[in-house]
Amino acid sequence: MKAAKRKKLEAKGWKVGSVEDFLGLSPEEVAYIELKHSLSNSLKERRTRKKLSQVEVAKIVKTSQSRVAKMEAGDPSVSIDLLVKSLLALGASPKEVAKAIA
Amino acid sequence: MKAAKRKKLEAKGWKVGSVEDFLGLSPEEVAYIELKHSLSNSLKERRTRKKLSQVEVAKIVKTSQSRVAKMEAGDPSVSIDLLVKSLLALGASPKEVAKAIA
DNA sequence: TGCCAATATGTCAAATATGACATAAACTAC
DNA sequence: GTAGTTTATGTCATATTTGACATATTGGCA
Repeated sequence: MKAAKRKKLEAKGWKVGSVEDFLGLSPEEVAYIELKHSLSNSLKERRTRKKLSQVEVAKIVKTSQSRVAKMEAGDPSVSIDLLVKSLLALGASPKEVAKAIA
Repeated sequence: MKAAKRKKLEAKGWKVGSVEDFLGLSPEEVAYIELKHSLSNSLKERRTRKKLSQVEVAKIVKTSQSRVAKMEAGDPSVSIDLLVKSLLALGASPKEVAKAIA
């Protein structure tokens, strides 16, 4: 990887070394990423199923469209907390959140 | 509730009005609290099952004993993020995290 | 009782997440 | 094409979370 690209990715919050050497990720790092990815997908699925725009979801969740986009993209700047709160705000039950994770 | 007690609780991060009027909590607030409580319990159970002290868990999770205590107590200052990361660090799989939530 | 390990509580500076905003890019329909 | 809508990306001041520390409280046990 070229230094410039690495720098750009690191600026975005990714741990470049560990992503590049994917097989070298600790099991819990992998698990954390997977878990977050599952929640992101679940959120996007819920939104599209309801035929809502990101702007509409942002209103419901009391955040901004850009943050909704980042949530769905699994951006490293968004926490599991926010993903879970958003799912709940969209009407998901804890059981459904659990289902999304597993 | 006396003003002094209310103030103390609010200083700790609790929304006093909504806790006091428990039945008036929005469903998603209730769900969020339940979910967090489930994770707290799961964490404590894992720790005690392994016969670890909070200090030992703190080492594993790379945090402090006081934060572990707060996690187990479901303190409002701890995020779902930290609870999940801690569970994963203690060897839980995403599936097991999901089971804890549901 | 006193001693010791474990757990709980309070505080705070530093780290991280957040909403908001601007703006860019992608998509549709005309 | 281009006008309108949706989604993505970048940035930043503010808010929240964090680890660490001190200290208090609890729970045995000799």
